[in-house]
Amino acid sequence: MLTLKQIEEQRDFVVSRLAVKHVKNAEETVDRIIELNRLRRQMQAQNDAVLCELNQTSKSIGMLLKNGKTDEADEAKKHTGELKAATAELDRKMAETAQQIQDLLVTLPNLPHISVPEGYGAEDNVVVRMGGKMPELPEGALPHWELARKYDIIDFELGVKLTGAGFPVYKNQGARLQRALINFFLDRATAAGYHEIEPPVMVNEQSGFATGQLPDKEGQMYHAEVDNYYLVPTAEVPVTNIYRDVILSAEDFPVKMTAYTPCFRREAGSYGKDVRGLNRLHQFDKVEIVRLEHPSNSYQALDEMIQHVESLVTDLELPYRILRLCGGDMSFTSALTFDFEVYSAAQGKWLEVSSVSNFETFQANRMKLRFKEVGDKKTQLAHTLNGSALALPRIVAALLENNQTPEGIRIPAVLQPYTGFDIIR
RNA sequence: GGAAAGAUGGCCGAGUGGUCGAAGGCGCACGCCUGGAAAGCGUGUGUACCCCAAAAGGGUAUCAAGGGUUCGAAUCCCUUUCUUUCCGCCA
Repeated sequence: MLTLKQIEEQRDFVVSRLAVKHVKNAEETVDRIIELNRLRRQMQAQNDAVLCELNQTSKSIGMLLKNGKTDEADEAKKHTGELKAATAELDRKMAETAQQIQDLLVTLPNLPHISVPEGYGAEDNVVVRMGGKMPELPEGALPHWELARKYDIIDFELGVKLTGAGFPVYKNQGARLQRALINFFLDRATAAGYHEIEPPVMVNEQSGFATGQLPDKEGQMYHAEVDNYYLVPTAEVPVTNIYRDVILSAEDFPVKMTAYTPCFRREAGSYGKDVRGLNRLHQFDKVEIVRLEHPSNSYQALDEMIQHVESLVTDLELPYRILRLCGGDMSFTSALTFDFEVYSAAQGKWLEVSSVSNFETFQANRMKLRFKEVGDKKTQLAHTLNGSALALPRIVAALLENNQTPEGIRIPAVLQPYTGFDIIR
């Protein structure tokens, strides 16, 4: 959520940055917010004055009664009746105005960083760099969903029986590969200084709001309605929310956390060949890295996170590219996002395996995550960042396809200590 | 799921209708004292919003959350959430 302070103090800047994300009616919304907040301010000043008089009158009534001056007390009581009516009306209007402001505020996405390129969709993203070697596949190379069946390592149909489409069952060496990847990613993250967390995989409404999934992506999360809990779409939600309503000291930075969780996404509206096999699932495994940073250091931190993710795909020997997302393709909450894609040779396309973002104060404002400079009394909003390091399914898809040989599927050297085998056959 | 007791500042803890503008303690910060430190003494110590150009200063709210009673609520009433203990169930 953008702050009222920024909207008021940098109105033109806010409007022009929102245009990069192609926000509809941004200028009208911003101006309406500014006007409503001006009204709210006025009303509060009035109401505070009324309450002040009410408090003083009540106190004097106490004194009058103590001194037996009942008549004067009754007179004063009449006056408080008027004051109470006035404050009730102001309270009502203020609550209404505050709600209007809030309703408008949550429709505005984060401002894109100055380096975010213009654009409307995926085709306008900018390739920052590429790495790894493109594989040369043998004759008759198969897509991963056929390899999965051939080696009996992932069973999509069985998942349909147990749950539904998009809930695959990993079996045998496939199950072991999942566990290996999770451990490999967690070990690498902790080696890089991230503290390991195992969070709940269901969160309450407040947590969903704080990181920006609610109300914007209401329909994308599985909702356990009886208890009003949501299945996490990413570990980002519970892990970042650890610091909801927390005031840190500047010397607490950086806060670095990592977590493995299964992730649950309804993916309403997805269909077609993009959802084949592991390309898009309702449940998948992911290791996430999350950082809380001092605003002066958050872009340095973003670079470090990108380097971390890059080292993972490099060590997995996968061909990859890094994209700087354009305004139109960025998420609601992000100020700057880099996507990692690995090349899926048998499908002949790039698959997104990681998204690394700086949210600046957008999430922090929603969750009231603040800090103080040492020796300073003022609180400021912290910056939050997160990135996948990494999401498993598409990594697995690429590993299976790119490493297929007539003898079986070769496991990258770095994973072998984790899998306990060097080939899937 | 049933029963009971609870929820007060960073922490402990007092407070059953008006001097609560929340006692006292711990912690923390600063100062005094000291050769230095400890102890001791003194002062200060939450958050949010509003007024003020700013600072100083002032106002309002905040005792789990929301609503109610009252001129006045941490205190009384209602609802919700959570915690603890006992019972039940249980990986």
